[in-house]
Amino acid sequence: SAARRRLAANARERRRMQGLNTAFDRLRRVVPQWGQDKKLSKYETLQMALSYIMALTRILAEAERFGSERDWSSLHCEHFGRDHYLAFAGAKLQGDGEPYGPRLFGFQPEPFPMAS
DNA sequence: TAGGCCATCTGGTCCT
DNA sequence: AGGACCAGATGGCCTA
Repeated sequence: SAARRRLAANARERRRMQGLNTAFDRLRRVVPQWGQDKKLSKYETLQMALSYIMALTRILAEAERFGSERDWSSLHCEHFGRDHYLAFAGAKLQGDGEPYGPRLFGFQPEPFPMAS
């Protein structure tokens, strides 16, 4: 019947969205979360993934420029220091033993326009 | 209580 | 035809 097909379609859609959400969870686990007590929203997860990828891409580009260099830590200290990157808007800057913190992979919730 | 985030239902569109 | 994908509507839950 029609009602039966509707229910089946609802169940498929539910499963589809659940698959999407497990994908979001897997993404949350590999995206930086420093100083975030609660889990990132879907939108925040995507934005953080974007800035994370950008930052890593940037690091790769730097590494390529210094391709023949041997001492990685000197590169790290020289070029990825805290003040070379945008300040992290919302995060509390606790404990500063962390060289790669929010300042490096900063996601800024505000400046991104939702629509264009 | 308003706003943010979310899950679900639903009908439309496109693909197989 | 039937499934996948999508966006709009709706209601629940939580927090400032």
